[in-house]
Amino acid sequence: MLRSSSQGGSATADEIRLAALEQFASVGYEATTMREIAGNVGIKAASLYNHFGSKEAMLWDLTLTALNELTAGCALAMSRLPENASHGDRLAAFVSSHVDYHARNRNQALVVNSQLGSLSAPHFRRAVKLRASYEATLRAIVEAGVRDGDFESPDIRVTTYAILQMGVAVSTWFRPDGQLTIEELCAIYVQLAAKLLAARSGPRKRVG
Amino acid sequence: MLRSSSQGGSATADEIRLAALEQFASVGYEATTMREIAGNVGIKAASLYNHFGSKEAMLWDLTLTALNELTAGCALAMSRLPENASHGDRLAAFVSSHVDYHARNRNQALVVNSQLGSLSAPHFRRAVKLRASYEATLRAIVEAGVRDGDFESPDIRVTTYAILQMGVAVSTWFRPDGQLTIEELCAIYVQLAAKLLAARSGPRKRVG
DNA sequence: CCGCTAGACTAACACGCGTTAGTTAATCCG
DNA sequence: CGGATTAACTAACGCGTGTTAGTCTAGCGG
Repeated sequence: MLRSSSQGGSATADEIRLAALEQFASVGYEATTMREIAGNVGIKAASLYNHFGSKEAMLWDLTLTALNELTAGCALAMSRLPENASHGDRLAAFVSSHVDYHARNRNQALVVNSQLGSLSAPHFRRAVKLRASYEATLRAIVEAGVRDGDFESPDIRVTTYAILQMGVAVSTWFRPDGQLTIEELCAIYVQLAAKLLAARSGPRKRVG
Repeated sequence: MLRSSSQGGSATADEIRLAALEQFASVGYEATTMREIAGNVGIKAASLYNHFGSKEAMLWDLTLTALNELTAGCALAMSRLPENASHGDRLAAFVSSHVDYHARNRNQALVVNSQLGSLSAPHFRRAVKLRASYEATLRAIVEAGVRDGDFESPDIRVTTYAILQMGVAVSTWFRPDGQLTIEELCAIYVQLAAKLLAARSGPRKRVG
């Protein structure tokens, strides 16, 4: 029986995804064994192969889903903006969706941000491309704001990375039972990003 | 240069450190084999044990050295400040030394920031403690500045993490043969950190 | 000049890894 | 009802891992 490369959508497959994700996020892909994943699902290692073609296929499945959800969330946030939204509004929408994702999906974020190197070369390339296009979204917002004088930055590329990275870090320390709600967290990062890009004279009035 | 461990100080030991560091940083501790490290040094795997007691001992040696150098660099920068340095000066000194280290020692930084989990439990705890005390240095600077009204922040802890993390990210993308010199890079991050903490009214005049 | 040590070597061990093969029990569809 | 399919199982394979044991040799101190 040929094993298809498109993976299953059964309940067991989802349990496997969950178990693999937790293990990959907490100890890393290389340190995770198929027997551990299977054990946390309540089955034997060989049974995993009824749902995924290989260990790497699990990582790829999780990576792709995570990257797709991240960019989808971002696209949704941008699409909800009014036509005449300011650069500051666009920045706030992006940062809020970025931080929201990294707070709600900590394990997915951890995998995407530190296990990509364990993917096969073709999968790795695809993942890097997806991430680059996501990053380009923010960079475009920053560039437009700087061009119109609403933002000011000593270096656009570096500032873009800084904003992305401070949001990514949320996945390493945020705990949902801590002192901050996700809404508060997003609001804080929106303020931080706005300050990072603040122009001396404040944002220009729109002449729409 | 700090020699951190009870392990050897011979030239071969240093070659091993270098090879292990590169491999740990680029593919991760778990994915690195003793035979690879040995091969990159030009010896056989068994010979590594003339210099290090185990694979984990190598990781610990590298981790401890990196953390010690990072905090030593920070301490040196702070000690060079004049007695009456402003909060902004202290922040700039910290950020500059932080970014400088992460640009100059990218592999060490990568290991410290994503391979700690492969340490034995006692070593892991010591590493986390060291890193926490380093982070506390920055938090103290931020707290003092906020208390005196020189800084303004929606959340001190989050802002501290943000500053640390945007500097840490330098180790993932900076290339010394790129467009930015390390001095320029440090200057950019000093500006970014200052903007992140800028008070609406600007820093107060000192009444020394 | 000789013995000792440092540090390289070869050989091998025990173990755990991802994965495959083959089997069996339950479930679905005609 | 009955054949096909799904998904679990046991058993095992081949390989690579970190590590140890034991050996050999170059170089240094007495």
